[in-house]
Amino acid sequence: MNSPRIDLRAIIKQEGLRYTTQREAVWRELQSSDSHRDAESIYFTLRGRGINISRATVYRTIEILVKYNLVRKLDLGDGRSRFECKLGSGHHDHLICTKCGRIDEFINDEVEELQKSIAVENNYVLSNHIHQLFGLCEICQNEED
Amino acid sequence: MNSPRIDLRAIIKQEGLRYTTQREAVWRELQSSDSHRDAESIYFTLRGRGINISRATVYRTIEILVKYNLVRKLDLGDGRSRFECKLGSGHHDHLICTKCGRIDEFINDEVEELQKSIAVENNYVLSNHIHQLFGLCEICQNEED
DNA sequence: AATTAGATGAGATTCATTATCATTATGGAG
DNA sequence: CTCCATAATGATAATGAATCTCATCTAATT
Repeated sequence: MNSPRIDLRAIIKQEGLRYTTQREAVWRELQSSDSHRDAESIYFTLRGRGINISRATVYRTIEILVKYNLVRKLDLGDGRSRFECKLGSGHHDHLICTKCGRIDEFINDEVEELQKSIAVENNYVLSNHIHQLFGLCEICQNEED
Repeated sequence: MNSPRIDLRAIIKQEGLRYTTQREAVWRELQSSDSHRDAESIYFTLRGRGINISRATVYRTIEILVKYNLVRKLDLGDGRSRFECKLGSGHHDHLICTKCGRIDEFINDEVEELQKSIAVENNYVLSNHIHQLFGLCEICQNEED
């Protein structure tokens, strides 16, 4: 439940990079909020908060966070990448409502095991996977149109 | 194994659409070849074959084929959509080699059942899913770099 | 063959993301 | 604390896939 404390500054510096207010801000923004954020939303939120940052830096920072495994990049198939902080939640996949865009998370160990079997059967060495279920969430099922 | 014959002309006309050489060409191209084609590749192949067609028409035709369930659209997460003819193969998901781009197909009924359970548990009514396993194929595992 | 509405082609447009490059600022050295 | 090399940033141009626009063309019915 409680996230392990991550000292971004330490990681950043250990890698010979510089700890900037922009990097700190993006990381903080991704840690707060309900996750599943796109770059534009992070950009506008930070700007609206008076932080001086550019779109380019948002993308560049996210790239670093993904590289150091602090953030997961999601492709929901709508052209915009989403990002979620990996702290506080183990591996999971997603249920996506095709109507309202709601995103729920699920974990299923059996599926994870089957994926491994499938990889073995096909002589693949897996590095990662995408597993997303699309449909209508409970709320949207009960609405008319 | 043997694909059911699909008379695109009949489907097209039944829908009040017009059967054009461009639509026929795109459909033929998707039926031949190893599938998993992107729009640009279809465009260039047809052009190289002397068929007069534009990118816009390639996209428009594929959209129709997807709509009438003749073609499946794949999102491999690299920004380019791929398309595969649905004839001759039932539902399947994909194994993708992150090194050489090879795409293999797999079917796993247990996973399909688990997906249904996950949907029920989360009160979703599923419409479709994306399930892709990324890793190194057998050939790429045995190469040095 | 005439007709008309659907289809096409060329190019403009959009949108997310990446690249460019001059300017700024981090953080170690002195 | 100041200097300084150079990493990082910001503004904007560029890219690439996909879509839109609209004048022109053509399928297919009359």
